[in-house]
Amino acid sequence: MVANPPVAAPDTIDAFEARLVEVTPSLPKRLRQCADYIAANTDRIAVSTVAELAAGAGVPPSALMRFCQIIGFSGFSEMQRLFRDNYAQGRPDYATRLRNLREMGGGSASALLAEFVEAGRQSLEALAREVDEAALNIAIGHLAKAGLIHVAGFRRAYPVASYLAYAFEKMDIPALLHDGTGKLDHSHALRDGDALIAITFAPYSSETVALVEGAAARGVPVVAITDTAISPIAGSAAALLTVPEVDFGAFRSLSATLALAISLAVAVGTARSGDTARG
Amino acid sequence: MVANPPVAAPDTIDAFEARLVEVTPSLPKRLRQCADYIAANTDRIAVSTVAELAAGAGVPPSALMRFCQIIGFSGFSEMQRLFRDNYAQGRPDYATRLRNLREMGGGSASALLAEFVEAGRQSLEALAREVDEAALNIAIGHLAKAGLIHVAGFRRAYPVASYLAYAFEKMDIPALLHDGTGKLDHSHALRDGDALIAITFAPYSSETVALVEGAAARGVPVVAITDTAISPIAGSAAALLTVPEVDFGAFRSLSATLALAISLAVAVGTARSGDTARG
DNA sequence: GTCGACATGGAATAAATATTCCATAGCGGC
DNA sequence: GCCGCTATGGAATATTTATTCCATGTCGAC
Repeated sequence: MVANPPVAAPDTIDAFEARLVEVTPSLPKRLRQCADYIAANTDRIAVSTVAELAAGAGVPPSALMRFCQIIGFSGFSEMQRLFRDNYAQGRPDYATRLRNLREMGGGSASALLAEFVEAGRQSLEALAREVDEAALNIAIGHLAKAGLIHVAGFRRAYPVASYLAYAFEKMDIPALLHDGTGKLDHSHALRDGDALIAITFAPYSSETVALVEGAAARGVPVVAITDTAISPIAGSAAALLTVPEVDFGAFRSLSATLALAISLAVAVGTARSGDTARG
Repeated sequence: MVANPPVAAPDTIDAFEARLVEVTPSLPKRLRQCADYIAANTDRIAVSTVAELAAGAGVPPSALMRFCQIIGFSGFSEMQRLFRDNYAQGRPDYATRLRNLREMGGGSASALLAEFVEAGRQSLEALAREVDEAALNIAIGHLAKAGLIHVAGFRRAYPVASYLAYAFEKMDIPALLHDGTGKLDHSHALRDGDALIAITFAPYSSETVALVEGAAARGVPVVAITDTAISPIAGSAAALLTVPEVDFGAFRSLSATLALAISLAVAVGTARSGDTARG
C-alpha cells in the first residue's frame, strides 16, 4: 500500500467527529461498521479495549486498528488517549498546568491568569455537576434553626470562613467567626442549639479538626465543607459537603468553595426569614 | 501474611467510598497517600493506569496495588473495572445540569447554587477577556521590588485580602494584612519602599480609601483592585486593576477577584524568587 | 473464467501494563 | 542498643492488550 497522505491526527473531539463524517462514506463494509459503532459509542472509547470495541462493532480487532489509522491516528492507543484526556472534565492535563506555573519566566502574567481562570471555571462546573443536594438541604436545615452559627476555617480556608461570616452579618444572622486571633480558644462558646460550619482542606488544620470533634461530642451539628469524603472532619459531620476544587500545589482557586458557601448562606437566610415572617 | 478475612470487593461506587472511609484512618503513610489521592480523583480511575495514578499520588506502583487489595479488590484491574462499568452513565454536561438545578425553583439551595456558579463563571470569563495586561505587569513590578507588601480589604473585600496575605506568607514574601483588628490603625507601618494592595468595591470602605490616600501621599505605590475606573481609589493607584464581577442578589461571587489576586501573588512570587536566584 | 486490486480475519509479535516478590529500611517494644 | 515486626521501593515476572503481517477471500473488469 502506498503511504497515506499525512493526515494529521485529530486533536479535539470535534476534529475527530469531523474526520469521521468525512471518511465514512467511502469506507468498505467492515470499516463502515467500525465507523458506525464508534460514532454511536464515543463515550465508551476512553474505557474500553480494542477487543471490546471490536466485538461491539462485530468486527475483528485488526479491522478496528485499520479504522483508527484511516482516521489519522497511529493506532488505537492514540485515539484512546484523545478521549481519555478529554474525559478528565475538571482537571485536564494537570502536568501541563504545573509546567506553565513553573515556567512563568517565559510566560506572561496574563497567561498565568488564564490558568487560574480556567481552574476556577472548571471547579465551578464540577461543583454544579457533583453537588450533593441532599447534604446541602440537611446543612441548611441545621443552620436555619441554630441559635448561633460558628464558622471555622484557617489558613487557606479562612477567606471562605470570613466571607461566610460577612454574609451572615449582612443578613442579621447571629454568627461567630473563629479566627484564632490572639490564639484564643473559642470552643467554649459552643452551646446547645448552636451549629458549626467548618471549612478545611488537606493538609487539614488541627484547630479545625479539634473544634469539629469538640462540637460533635457535645451534640452540636457540624456542617463540613471539605475536599474529600475521607477528610478527618467527615466522620463528625451532620452534613458533608465536598467541593471538587482544582488545586495547584499550594493554591486552590476557591471559586467553587465560595460559590457553595454563599449559596448556603443565602439559603439559610431565606429559610430563617421565612420562619421569622411566619412566627 | 495470613489471608485477610474475606472482605468482599465493593461492587458499587458507594460501597467503595464507604470502604475507603472505613480503612483510611488506620493506613500507614504511603497507603494513606493512595487513599487521599484516590478519594480526590475517583473520576480518573477509569481512564488511568496504575503507573499514572501512582505517580499522581506520589507513591510507587506497588503501593497502589497494595492499596487496591486492602480495599478488597484482587488488584488494580478489578477496581478499575468497577469504575469503568459505572462510567457509562454519561454525566450531564454543564448546561444541562445548570438548567436542572435552576428548575428546582425560587428559594431552593440548588437554584441558588446554580445562580452563583453561573455568576462566578461569567465573571471569570469576563476577567479573562478584559484584563488590563499592562496594569497587571506594572502592579507586579511594584510588588516585586517592595520591601513589605501591605494588603488592605475590608468587609466583602476581606476574603480576598486574607487570601493574598496567605499566599504571600506561603511564598515567604513579607506581607502585612491590615485587618482592622482592635480598630488599630496600621497606616503608620507604611514606609518608603513598601507597596500597598488595596481591594474595595462599592460601597467603598472609608478605611481602605483613607489608607490608599495616605500611601499615595507618601509615595508608596498602590495596586488597586476595584470594580470600576471611577472608584475613589482609582485616582491614587499606580496600577489599577478593575474586576468585572457579576453580582447575584446582594452578594458578589468573588471568583474573578480571587483569580486575579492569586495570579498576581504567584507572579510576584516568581518575579521575586527569580531576582533572588540571580542576585 | 481469469486476473488483479482491495478487503478481511486470524495468528504472531511487540508493547504496555499489572502484579508479585524480595531485599532493605524504618519503627516500636523490650 | 537489639530484635522483631511492618512498611516500602524496585526489579522481575506474568498478563493483558495493541499492533503488525500475511494468507485467504471477495469482487469487479476484461
